Amino acid sequence: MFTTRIEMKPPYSFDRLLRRLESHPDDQLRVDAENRLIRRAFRLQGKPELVTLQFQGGDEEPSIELTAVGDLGQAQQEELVYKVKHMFSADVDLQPLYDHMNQDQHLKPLVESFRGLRYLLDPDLFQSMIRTIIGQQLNLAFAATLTHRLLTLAGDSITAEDGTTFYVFPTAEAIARLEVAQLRELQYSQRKAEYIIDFARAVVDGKVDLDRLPHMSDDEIIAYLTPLRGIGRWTVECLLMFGMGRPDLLPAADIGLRNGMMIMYGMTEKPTEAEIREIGESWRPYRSYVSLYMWEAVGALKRKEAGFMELVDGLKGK
DNA sequence: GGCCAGGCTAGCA
DNA sequence: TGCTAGCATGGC
Repeated sequence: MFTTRIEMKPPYSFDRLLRRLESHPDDQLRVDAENRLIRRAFRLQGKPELVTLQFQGGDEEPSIELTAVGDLGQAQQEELVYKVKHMFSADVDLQPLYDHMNQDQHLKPLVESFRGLRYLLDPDLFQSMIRTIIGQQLNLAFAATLTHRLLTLAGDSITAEDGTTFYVFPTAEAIARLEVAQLRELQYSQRKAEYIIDFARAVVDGKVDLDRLPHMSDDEIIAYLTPLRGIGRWTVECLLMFGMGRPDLLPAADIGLRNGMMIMYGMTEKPTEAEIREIGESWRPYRSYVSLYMWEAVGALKRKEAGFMELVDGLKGK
């Protein structure tokens, strides 16, 4: 057993994270809201390990108590701490973002509604890319279904004492070994199946080296990956945001972002890509986080969240 | 039943 | 360079 505590920069809202998970289901997580717990399997030095994360201290003094059931070696412990910090954006300082947003009448309500909301990142880049490709053009619920099926087909699993089975995301090697027909059976489209398997094979062959990405700029990464079939600008932007936590991306082609801007800017129809880029200029250098809060506006509206509904009605009047 | 989902490619002008 | 049909299925 291995236990440690991870201090997080305040504010961090566990409740906001849970609400976001309602509309963005993550099959690899098991949430116990009452006890402020998340359980998840991590692949550490290649081996699946079961981990419990307990959120403590409230929004303004947040920390995570992390417990791994198995006996972890030194390298596994370090990898786990790194991954959890990265995944929960533990070191991100939201205050400069909020100072910026509070000066903008369209953005200020988002700070009031969603204070403490952070990105929940993918723990590794390969997983992030595959999940993003799956998410292209599909509603989030169906994308989650397809991801679940891929996990059970090719992922490794570990079973907890209470009988719950946890899946870790398939390795590139495991997906590279699949045939298109196997994914077609899971209701993947022909093209999506090809994109995913081709990408995994490129990683295994070394044609794509994901370890290089942390040393590259956003634009360099976009130029490096978009030549691959099935990987367009939006997909790399999502990788940069949800896989790497890069702070200033604006996925202007994103339908959710367009919907969010329509709400917060009181528009009667969806903004065009050009309009998004123009408005997005005023969000620099925090465009990734403002985008996250725009997406959450869409989520809160769908959930008919009390408080937010009235706020949106107020925006329409302006 | 029709339209839209946190897009992308191929094919055509 | 710019535009569009087609993709697979679910949810409203």
